[in-house]
Amino acid sequence: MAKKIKKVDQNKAKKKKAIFESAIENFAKNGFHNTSMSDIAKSAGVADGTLYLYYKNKDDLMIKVFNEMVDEKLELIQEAIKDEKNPLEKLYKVFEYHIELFTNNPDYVRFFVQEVRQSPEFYDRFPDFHPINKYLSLLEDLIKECVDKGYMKQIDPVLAAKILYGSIDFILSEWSLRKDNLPLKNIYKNVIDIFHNGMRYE
Amino acid sequence: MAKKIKKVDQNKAKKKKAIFESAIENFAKNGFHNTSMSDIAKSAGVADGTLYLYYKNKDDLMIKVFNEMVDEKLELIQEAIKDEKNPLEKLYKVFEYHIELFTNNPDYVRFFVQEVRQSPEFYDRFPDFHPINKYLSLLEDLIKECVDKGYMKQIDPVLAAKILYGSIDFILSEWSLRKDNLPLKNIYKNVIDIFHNGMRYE
Amino acid sequence: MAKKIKKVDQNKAKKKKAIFESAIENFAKNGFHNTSMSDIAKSAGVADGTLYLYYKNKDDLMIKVFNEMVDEKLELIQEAIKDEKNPLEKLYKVFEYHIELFTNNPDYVRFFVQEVRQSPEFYDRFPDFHPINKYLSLLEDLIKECVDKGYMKQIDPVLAAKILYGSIDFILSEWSLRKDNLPLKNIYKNVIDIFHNGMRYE
Amino acid sequence: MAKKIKKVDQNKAKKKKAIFESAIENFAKNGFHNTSMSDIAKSAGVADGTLYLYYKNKDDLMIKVFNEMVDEKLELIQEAIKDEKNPLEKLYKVFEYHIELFTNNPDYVRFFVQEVRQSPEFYDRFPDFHPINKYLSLLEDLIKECVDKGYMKQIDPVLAAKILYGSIDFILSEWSLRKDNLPLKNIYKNVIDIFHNGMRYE
DNA sequence: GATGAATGAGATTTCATTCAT
DNA sequence: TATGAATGAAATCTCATTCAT
Repeated sequence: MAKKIKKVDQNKAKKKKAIFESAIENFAKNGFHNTSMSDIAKSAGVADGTLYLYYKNKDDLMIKVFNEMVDEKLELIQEAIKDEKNPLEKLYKVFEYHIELFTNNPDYVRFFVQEVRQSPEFYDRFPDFHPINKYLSLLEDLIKECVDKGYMKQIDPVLAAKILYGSIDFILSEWSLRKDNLPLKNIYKNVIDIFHNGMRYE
Repeated sequence: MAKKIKKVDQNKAKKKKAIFESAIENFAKNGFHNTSMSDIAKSAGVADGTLYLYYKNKDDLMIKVFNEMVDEKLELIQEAIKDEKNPLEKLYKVFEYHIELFTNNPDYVRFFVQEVRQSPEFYDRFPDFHPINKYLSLLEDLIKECVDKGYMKQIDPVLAAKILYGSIDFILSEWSLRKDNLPLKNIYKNVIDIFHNGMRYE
Repeated sequence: MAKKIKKVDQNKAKKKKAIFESAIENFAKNGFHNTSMSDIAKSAGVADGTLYLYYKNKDDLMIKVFNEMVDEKLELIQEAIKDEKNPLEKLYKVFEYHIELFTNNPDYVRFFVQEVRQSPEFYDRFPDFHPINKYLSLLEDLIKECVDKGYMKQIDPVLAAKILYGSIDFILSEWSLRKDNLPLKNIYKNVIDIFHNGMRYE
Repeated sequence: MAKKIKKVDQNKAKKKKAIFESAIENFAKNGFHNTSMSDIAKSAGVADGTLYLYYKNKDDLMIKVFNEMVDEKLELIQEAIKDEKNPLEKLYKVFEYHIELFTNNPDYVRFFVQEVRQSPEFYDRFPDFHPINKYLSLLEDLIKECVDKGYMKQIDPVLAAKILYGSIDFILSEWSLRKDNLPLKNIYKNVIDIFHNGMRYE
């Protein structure tokens, strides 16, 4: 009996996972508006109607998939930096890990950088949809710690976080969309150097 | 006779201009997918079918409008910096002007930051659509000059340009979408300071 | 063993009853087309599939429920008039009871007056669905008796029954749909007076 | 030039008329919910999308068609009775004409009697949709005049109008749906007799 | 060239019904 | 028997594009 229930639940979980991944893949490849629910269903190997058993509608599907993906990645990042004590090293590790994660999942990059910037109307309709905010908060906290502990000079953590995020995000985006041949894996060192030591000639 | 032809041509030019501006305005306000050809035609005061006399289809209209808009803004920027000799000052003026332009045209920001990031599939279909590239080239050239003339240390201009662009772009995007209350007008000084002097405690 | 079977049968009967009542309630409140099988199943506390163990399909469920409801009400009416000997009084009591029943179950009125009028195509498909006929027959019989026994002049009972039914039905419908503030409870006296004594000035 | 414009307008008018009549026919035959926009489009010989050039949506189509039909018929009725001075005769002529009109257009009867009784939710959404009210008003006014001028005894015109309307409506409905073989054309005399002189034995 | 009515493919979503468990 | 996840047909509606005038 217990076995039976388990099987059904396994099936449900498998199906949800399939939908989740098909959604990411399709949104990533073609964008939200050029991806139809039918496309996702077909990729996931389920009927169109099945999508609506798991998600209320297309918006809901997109938001849930997005949020879940971000949460998943953030957890990995936080796990990866939890043993590092030095806040500066922590900050740099975040980048290193961020880049590494996306390098290994190019679809995620595309999805992330394309769909995260939705229309104002979208933000108006879904005020809770601010997945980047969590990431920005993480950066802000680390920067604040760096400043407080004397690793950085007095700078506005909110602004600095945006600068850091914007840089990495754009680099990843270009890498993904234009198939840049930048050696992405080692790029974070250059980024860090520019931010930390500035560009000025000494 | 010659006069008549001229008048007709003037009319044509006027009509094309009207379509162009209506398209920008509508795309900017509502995004590509939430703007119908009918919307644009109505704004421009022409019939739906008329759009197709000047542009092959909706994609074509969008790309041409986008590219032309970028060219126009870039020209303004280049005009604004042409008297400055110091490449570093030039670079910073680019930012100042960039921010100023978008501050005065918030709709443009949205259009630019939302629509510029198309799907890979879109780039495959329209390989000529790289409006940002021109801007990045400008930055790269200036950075290279800075390096060459000893204003900056040896850094990769391509990477540095992306970092600068990504930072500003994201800040503008956040400002526009989330109605940030950052004092945008003076922000460029902080950005420049971070990049130029680094974040490290001295 | 016998006991066990009985219990199962009791369960079955209970379940069928639950479905029946949930169906009425839902159809009455929201109409046939705005009630889904799922709605009914949920109200009845059974699974969607269970409905199909007791009814062939949605149409079948509706027709059976409708017919049974009418039969139930008719039985109540017949019970209420069975001690009355005077056919005229009997006729008037039918009305009184009819109005009273619906006044106490406004949802039923809506169901009755809305759904009872089906499309010709529906009647073609389900020739057995003539719930009103039974009611009309009752009226016709009473009118005939009135005529035969000299309580009424020579009129066509079929026509007269339709006139009486149509009047009451429309008044109830208006009362229900437009939330008329007609004092429904006492209205039947006026109706009877008009029919019995006519409208002419004497 | 004038001819040209006329032709286009003629075409539009013809198309609108075709949609109007197809809508009535389909609604009449199958009811609102069992008629799809595609059905109507097909009957009218136009594309699905064309319906939306003339009507905002399915509800709008139904309401506009209904109201227009009622207005048209009411105008005919008012034209037909305008020379009659005696209010009682006027009232009876209304019935005569009402029956005659619908006898000649059985589809109209079905549409009228089926769709007029919509769900309460429908009335809530479209408070302006009370096509019957106009007809009821006409009856009320005539009855009031009859009472005032001594042709009828003191009765409530609102109630009396509903009784008269409900009777005729139901008779027509039965005639239409069940293909009654009642001699519809002369029936109004019997109806009038019952109402005017009552049913009682004298 | 200019028009705008007409088209019809395609998108989202619902829901009666089935069937493996 | 009972379940309820899954199905997929069908409905409404939008809109880029065409073409007769």
